[in-house]
Amino acid sequence: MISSVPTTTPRSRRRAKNLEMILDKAMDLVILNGWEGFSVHRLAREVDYTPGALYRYFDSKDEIFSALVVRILKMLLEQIQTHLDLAPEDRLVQLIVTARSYKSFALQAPHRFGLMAMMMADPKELLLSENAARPVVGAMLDALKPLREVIELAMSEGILERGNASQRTLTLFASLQGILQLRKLGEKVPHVFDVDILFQTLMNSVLMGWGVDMEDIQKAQAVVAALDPLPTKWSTN
Amino acid sequence: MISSVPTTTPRSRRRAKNLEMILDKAMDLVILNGWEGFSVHRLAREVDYTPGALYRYFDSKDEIFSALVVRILKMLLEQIQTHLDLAPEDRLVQLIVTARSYKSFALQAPHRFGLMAMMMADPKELLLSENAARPVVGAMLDALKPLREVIELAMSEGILERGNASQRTLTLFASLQGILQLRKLGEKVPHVFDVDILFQTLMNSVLMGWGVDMEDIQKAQAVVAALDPLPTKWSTN
Amino acid sequence: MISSVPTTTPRSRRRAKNLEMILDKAMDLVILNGWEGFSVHRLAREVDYTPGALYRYFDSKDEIFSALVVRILKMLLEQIQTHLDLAPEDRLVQLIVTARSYKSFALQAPHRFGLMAMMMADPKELLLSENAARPVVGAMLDALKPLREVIELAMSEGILERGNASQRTLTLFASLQGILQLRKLGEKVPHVFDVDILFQTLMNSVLMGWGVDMEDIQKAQAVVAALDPLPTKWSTN
Amino acid sequence: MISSVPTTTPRSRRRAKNLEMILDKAMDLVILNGWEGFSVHRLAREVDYTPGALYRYFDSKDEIFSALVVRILKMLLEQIQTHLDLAPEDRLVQLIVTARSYKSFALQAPHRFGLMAMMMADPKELLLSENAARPVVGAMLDALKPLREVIELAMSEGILERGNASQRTLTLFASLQGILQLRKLGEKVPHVFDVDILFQTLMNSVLMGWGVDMEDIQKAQAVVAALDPLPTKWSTN
DNA sequence: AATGAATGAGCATTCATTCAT
DNA sequence: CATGAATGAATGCTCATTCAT
Repeated sequence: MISSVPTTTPRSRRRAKNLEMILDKAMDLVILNGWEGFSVHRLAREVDYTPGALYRYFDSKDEIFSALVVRILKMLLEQIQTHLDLAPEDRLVQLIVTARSYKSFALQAPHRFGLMAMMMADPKELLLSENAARPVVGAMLDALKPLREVIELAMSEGILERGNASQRTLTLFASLQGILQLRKLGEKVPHVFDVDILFQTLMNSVLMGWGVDMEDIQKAQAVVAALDPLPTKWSTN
Repeated sequence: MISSVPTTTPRSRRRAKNLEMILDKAMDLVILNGWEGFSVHRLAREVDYTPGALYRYFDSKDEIFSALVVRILKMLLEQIQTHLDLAPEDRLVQLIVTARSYKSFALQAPHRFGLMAMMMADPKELLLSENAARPVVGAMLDALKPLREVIELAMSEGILERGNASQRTLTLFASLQGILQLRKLGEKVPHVFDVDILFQTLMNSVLMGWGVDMEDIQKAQAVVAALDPLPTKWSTN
Repeated sequence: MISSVPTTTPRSRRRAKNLEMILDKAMDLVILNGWEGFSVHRLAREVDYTPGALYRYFDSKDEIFSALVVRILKMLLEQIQTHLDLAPEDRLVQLIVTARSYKSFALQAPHRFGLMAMMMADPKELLLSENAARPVVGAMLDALKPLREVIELAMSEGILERGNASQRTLTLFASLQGILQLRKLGEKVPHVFDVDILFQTLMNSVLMGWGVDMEDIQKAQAVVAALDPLPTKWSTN
Repeated sequence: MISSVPTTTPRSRRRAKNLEMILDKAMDLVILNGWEGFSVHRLAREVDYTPGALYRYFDSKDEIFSALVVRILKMLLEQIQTHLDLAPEDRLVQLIVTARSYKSFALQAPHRFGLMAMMMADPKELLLSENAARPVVGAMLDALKPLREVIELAMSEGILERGNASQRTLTLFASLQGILQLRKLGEKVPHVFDVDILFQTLMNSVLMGWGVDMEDIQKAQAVVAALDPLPTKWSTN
C-alpha cells in the first residue's frame, strides 16, 4: 500500500513527503534500538502522530519492515558504487572493494545489516504477497548488480575462469552474509570467531577457486589496503 | 541451573524426566511458531504447569533458549557422525558428506536451524554471562569438530593445500550458514535463490580454492550422490 | 501526563470525566485495601477497562500514587478551611481547630491518611523525577499553609513567643503525624496508645513551649469543644 | 509459634540456634534491601534451606516481621542504655541524649527504623492475635522505659513540671517518630524538610512546655554536644 | 487525513504458601 | 526435620491493531 498513489497532485505530494518523513524516523529508531526495540507506538510518538494515523501510510508493521529493507539496500548500493568509483579499473581490486564495502556496512551499521539479514533469513509473511515481495527482491538484486558486473567483466577478461555469474554473485554474497553475522559472537568469543580473518579466508578461498593466483590476489589486496579508509555514509551504531 | 543435580535418586530421575519433557515441548513450540512465538506461558500451558513452576527448571527464558540451542547442536553432531559412519574413507567424500549433512539439517529442520542461526547472529545477553555461554559455545565447537578433523586429515594427506584448519572450518561453516539461510527466500523466489545450486557453487569454489582439482571434486560428488538418501532423524517441519 | 489537555472540547471533557472516575475508583480501592492491595489490574477490572487502556490516563502506577496524594491533600486543605471558617477570630482557637481538623482526618479517613503518611515517609522514586514531585510537594505546602498563617498571626499578635514559623509548622505537623499513626496500635492496645490523650498532651506541651499560659490553652480548648462536632466530608472507613 | 518450645533438650537447643541464625540472616536481608526487598524465597536461599523448611520455624511471613521488630527494639534499647551510661547524672542531659539516641538510630539504620515505623503505623493482622502482639508491645514499652524513667526522675527532682510520665513519654516518642520519618523527604527537598532542625525545634518546644527554661535547655544541649559522637552499634545502611 | 479511545492478549517473573515424601 | 515440587494468583507494562468520530 505504501506509495500506491501518483506523486503528481499537491495532495499526493504532501502525502509522499509525510511518508518519507515517517520512514526516515522509523529508520532512525531502528538504527538506535534495533528492530526489536521498534514499535508503532514509539514511531507515532516520534513523528507526532497517533498510532492509528500511521495506518493510513501502511497496512501493517511488516510493511514498514520491508520498506526499511528496501531503503537499506538502496543505501548499500550507493555506498558500493561510491567505493567502486574510487577504485582503479582493476577487476580483482574492484571485486575485493565490493566485498569490503559490504563488510564495512555490516560492521558499521549493524542494526541495518541485522534488519537485512533478518529479511533474508526469515521473510515471514512479507513475501507471501507477491506484490509486496517484488520491490524488496528488486532492491536486493540491484544491490548485487555491481558485484555481478564486476564478476562478469572479470570472466570476460579472463581474470576469472568461466562460470555462472549470477550463481557466483549470490554465493559470494550469501557466504559473506554468513560470516558477517558472526560479528556479535566475535565480540563475546574473540579469539575463535574473528570476522576479519574469516572474511579474508573466504575471499582467498573463493577467488582461488575461481582461478586466480594467490600472488595476484595478494597484489590486489595490497592495492585495496592502500585505498583505505574508504568513506562511509553510515552513521555508525 | 538446568540439570545441576545427580541422576541417581528416584526423585532426581523424575526431575530429569520432567526437564526432558519440558524441553521437548519447548522445542516443539519453537519448531511450530519460531522463537518469537514462544513464551513461557504457552510452554506452561502446553506441559500443564503453572508458569511459576517452570522456573524451578530454569532461571530465565534465556536459559531455555540456550538449552535448546545446545540440544540442537548435539542432534546436529549426532547426524553428522551418523552420516560420516556411512561414508567411505575418502577425505573429499567425507568433507562433502559433512557439508551435506549440515545442509539437510537446515532444509529439513528449518526452525531448529533458525534458532541456531539466531544464536550465532544475535547472542544477546546469552553470552553475557560467561557461565551460560560456555555450554553453548562448547556444543558449537563440538558440532564443528568432525568438519575440522576431516579438513585436517585432508590437509595432512595432501588432498587439500596446507592452511589453517580452524579458520577454514569456520569459514566453510559460516558460508554454508549464509547460503542456507536463503532457503525461505528460495521458496518464494525459486529461480533466483536456489539453495542447492548455491551450495554446489560454494563447495566447488572453496574446494578448488583449497587446491582440489575440479575433476576430483566431481568424482567425489558422484560418490556422495550414490550414498543418498542419507538418513535423517529430524521430523521435517 | 495526567490532565495535560484543555477541558474545553467535548472529547477532552469526556476524557476529564473519565479520568476523574478512574481516580475516584482508585481512591476507593486504596481506601478499601490500602496501597499494598492496590493494583492496576484490579483498578481496570473495577472501572471496566483493560489494563492497557488505563495507561492512556497515566504513565505509570506511581503517577496514580501521586495523583491520589495530591487529591487527598486538596481535600484535607478544604476541610481545614471549612473548619477554620466556622471558628472565631481567636488565634489559639484557630490553631487548635486546625490541628483537630488534621486529627479528624487521620481518624476518619485512615487509608487516605496512610497514603499520605507513606508518601512522606517513603517517597521512593516518586520524587526522583522532579517534575512528578512538584505537584505533590506543592499540594503539601498548600495544605500546611493555613496552619502556618495561624502561627504567624499568633506570633505577630504576641499570643505566641517569636520563632521561626515554618519550622514550627512543620514540627507540629510532623509530630501530629507521628502521634496519629499510632491509631491502629491504639485500637489493639487501647489503654496504652490513646491517640486522643497523646494529641492533647502534644498540643499542651508545644503550646506552652511556645509561650502560652496553660490557662489560656484550656480556655481555647473549651471554645473548640463547644464548636464540635465539626463537619467532615470523608466517608469514614 | 516462634520459640514456643523449651530451650533445655539438645534438640530444642539446636532448633533455637537455627532460629537465631535464620532471623540473623533475615535481619541482614532487611537491612540490605528493606522489607519490600525481602522474601521468604530469598531468605531460604540465603540460609541454605528450602522455602518450605522455614515454615517449621514460623507460621507466616508476618511472624518474621514481628520477630524482627522485637529484635530491633531490643537493639534500640541497648543503644539507648549505652548512651545513657556515658552521660552525666543530669536529667536534662539524659533526656536529650535519649532522644538523640533515637534520632541516630533512625538516621543510621533507616531500614530498621522503617520496619519499626511500619509496625507502629500499620500493624495489620500482626496484632490481631493477642499473643502475637504481646512480645512486640512488650519490647516497645521496654525500649521506652529509659525515657520514661528519666522523665519521672526529672519530674520528681523538680526539673520538669509535674505531669503524666507515660503520656509524656509516648508523646515525645511518637512526635520524634513523625519527624524522623521525614528523613527521606528531606533528602529530596532539603531546604524545607530538615530533620535536624525539626528535631531541635521539637525538643525545645516540648521541654519548654514541660517547664524548663530555655537557658537550661541550651546548657544541657551544649553538654550533649560535647559528648558527641556517641557510639553506634548499627552498621549504617 | 487524523484523532483518541480502546481492545485483548500477552509478556517474564515473583510470591507466600502447601504438602506428599 | 527437611526437601522438592507445585500452586495460583498476581505484578506493572507493552503491543499491533481497529474504529467511531
